[in-house]
Parts: sequence; C-alpha cells; structure tokens
Amino acid sequence: MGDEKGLEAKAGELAGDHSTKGRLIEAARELFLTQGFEKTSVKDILKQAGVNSGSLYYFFPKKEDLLVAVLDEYKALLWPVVIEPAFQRVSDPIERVFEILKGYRQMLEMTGFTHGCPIGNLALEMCTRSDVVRQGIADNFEGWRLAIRRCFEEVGARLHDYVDRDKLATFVLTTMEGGVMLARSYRRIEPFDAGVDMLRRYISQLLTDPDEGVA
Amino acid sequence: MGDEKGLEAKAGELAGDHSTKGRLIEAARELFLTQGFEKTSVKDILKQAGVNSGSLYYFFPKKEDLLVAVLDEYKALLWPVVIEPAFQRVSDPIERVFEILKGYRQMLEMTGFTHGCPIGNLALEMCTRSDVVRQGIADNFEGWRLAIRRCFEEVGARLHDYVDRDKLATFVLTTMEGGVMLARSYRRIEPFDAGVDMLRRYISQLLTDPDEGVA
DNA sequence: GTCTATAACTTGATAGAC
DNA sequence: GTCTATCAAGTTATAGAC
Repeated sequence: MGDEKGLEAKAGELAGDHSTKGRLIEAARELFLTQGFEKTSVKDILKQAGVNSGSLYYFFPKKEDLLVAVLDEYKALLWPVVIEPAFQRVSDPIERVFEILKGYRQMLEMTGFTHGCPIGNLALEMCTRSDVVRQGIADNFEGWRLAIRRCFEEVGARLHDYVDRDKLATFVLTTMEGGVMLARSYRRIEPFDAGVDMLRRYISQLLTDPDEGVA
Repeated sequence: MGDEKGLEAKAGELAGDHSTKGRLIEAARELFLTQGFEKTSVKDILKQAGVNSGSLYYFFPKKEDLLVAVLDEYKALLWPVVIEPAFQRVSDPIERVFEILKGYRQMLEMTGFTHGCPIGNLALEMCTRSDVVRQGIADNFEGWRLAIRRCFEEVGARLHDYVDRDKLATFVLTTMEGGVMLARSYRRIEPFDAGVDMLRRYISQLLTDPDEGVA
C-alpha cells in the first residue's frame, strides 16, 4: 500500500510550494472544490491563504484567472496523485481502470459525499463561462480519458478487435461522473457502485476469453 | 410526432399559470438553468418575471425557497414534458428508454450545449447545501429513474432473469448525466453518443434473443 | 398581495505607499 | 511583491404604505 493518504492530503502536499502564489492556488482549489466558484468569495480565498488583497490581484487580475490556474494545477496533479498511485497498486491494465474508479469511491465515502470529482464539480457550473475555462475543464477530462484509454490499448487481444478503445474510455469517464453525481445527490454509494458494477459486466463481455473477469 | 416544440417551450407553456407566483417560479427556473443558482441574483429573477421585490419575498422568504419550488415544478413537469411525449412516439419499452435519452441529445444540440439536464446542473452546485434542496434533487432523479425502471420491468422475459432492472435503470441515469456533462464540457455531441452507444450494446447483450437489438 | 424605498452587508477590484 | 485602505456596485432581505 503506502498511498493511503487520500487524494486531498496528497494533493495539498504535492502542490505545496509555499510561495504566495502557490498558497493562493491551493486555497482557491480547496474552496472551489467544496463550495463552487460563485459561492467562494475572493475574501474567503484571501483568508484561507493568509494573503492580502493586493498580492492576489498582483498575480491574478481577475477571479477567473485564479480558476484557470486551479484547473492547470489539477491537470498537473492528475498523474502523480490519481493515476500513478493506482497503477502502482495494480498492474493488470483492466483492473487499473477499476482501481482508479475505486479512488473516487473512497473520496465519496471518506468525505461523506461532500467531495466528488473536482473537475465534474466545476464543469457544469463553469463550462458556459469564458472559453479558456471551458477548455481547461475539457483538458482535464481529456487527460483522465487518455489514461484510461491507454489501459484498454495495453490489453491487446484480451479485448475483441471490434471494441473501440477510445469510446470505451469515454464511457468509463461518463460512468464515473454520472455515478459521482448521483451518489452525492442521494448521499448513498449504491448509485456509484451500480454504475461500476454494470461497467465491469459490460467489459467482461468484451473480453476474448469468456472465463476471464466474471465476478 | 406533434411534440417537436422542444422541452423548454413546452415547459414554459405547461408551467404557465400567469399568476405572480407562477411567473416567479418560471423565471427562476430559466435563470437557474442557464446561469446556476449562485450566479443568478434575486434582482435578475425580479426583472425577468416582471415582479417587485415585495411580492417575491411574500411568497418566498428566502432565495433558497424559490429553488425548492423550482425543483418541485421540475418534478411535476417530468411526466408531461419528458416521459409521456417520448412514450407516445415509441411503444417498445426498451426503445422508449433510448427515446428519452434522445430528448436530452436534442436539447444539447439545439441549445449549442448551453442546456443539459436541469437537475444535473443544480445537483453538483447545490447538493451540499440545505437538506431540503438535496432531497428535492434526489426526488427528481428518483422520478426519472423509476420511469426508466418501469420500461425494463415491462419487457419481461426479453431481458434475462438475472438482470437487475433497478440497477440497470440507475446505470441509464448515470450514463445520461455523465454524457451530458462531457458533451457540454467538450462542446461536442460525441461523448454523449459514445455513452448511449455503449449502453445500447450492453443492453442488447442482456436480451434473451441474441438476434434482437443488434445495431 | 403588491408597491417603493432602503437597510445592512458583501462583492470583485483598485490606489498608492512601502 | 506586499501592505492597508477603500471604492463603487451589487447582494439578500425588510419596512411600511396602499
């Protein structure tokens, strides 16, 4: 094991350059995650970061610029915090996919359904705002999706030839995001588990060896 | 056909009791849908409804009470606006599920990806607020999910016995919500279509007749 | 039930000294 | 780069006449 610190703690650690700018991004990241962009005031961020107004606006002329920086940080954190630890715990490519999903399940349970996917949270709130923000969100999804796609590409002939690896990766992402949304809304893990369970059954039907991967 | 007015127009029409209270709910509904709850100011709602501050606070002491009313309205509109029209166009229970999904696809395309699922929009922004709001969101999801489940129950022996109809309905909802989120973020319909396509393949594999439903 | 006026406060952002 | 002080506008919500 050795990686059971939780995504949040790890993210805070890895992101933690203790510069003013770094502290601002980290504070904004946490607050946007728990409260959303609109609900979080600049004053909240200032207080949490222990920084004064003048410094914030020196680095980030607009509140939205801070959001762009947060999205960039998430993108940079994706592999070290989400992907690599999961890949280190599990080596089978298909199980790696489910190990990543397990990470989000743990986040839901550990936070009592207050934290889901940080990007999903921002996606619906902010994707109709400026196009840089929308692009930052899409970039994050794309990074996640490509990591999953790589897993499906690595399995080679274990998946039937006709299986579109790219579309399957997209499907995993939609299942995860939809599952997180429902779990948070119901405050129950069952909707998330139902999605993952169906996904597992579906994928096991796409395998060339009919005996493999049946639960 | 005969129902090609678009969800928004129809909703406005059906919801349209022209009372002050009704106009407030309708204005709030539209603005929460396009801008979210926090971004929408009470002043915005007042202006759109053509109502004065005193009247709003006579009916809805808090802004959040208006959101609860909006969620109740969505719940009341679900069958007449979303479910019934789809059921009227298509009679096969399984195709009815995909007809409902098609409705959301149309909404995405017609609005240039600005409108997705109204409930999903509010879910991630508001589900950590008051518990009445969260419950209103969960109730809406539950209504949708049960309509889908009913379809899967009606097919009887066409689906294998071992298929858990309830979980499958949840899976359809997660696929829809995840697909809407990605489509809006990428501003492309492909992620939504990928999800629906995978769902269709999966369900066709759960059918007892192997020749049925293959694309 | 509806009107106007406004209270009480918070918002994002700036100015200018250091 | 960082500080304090502050602006102008916007926020939710209320008071009291009609």
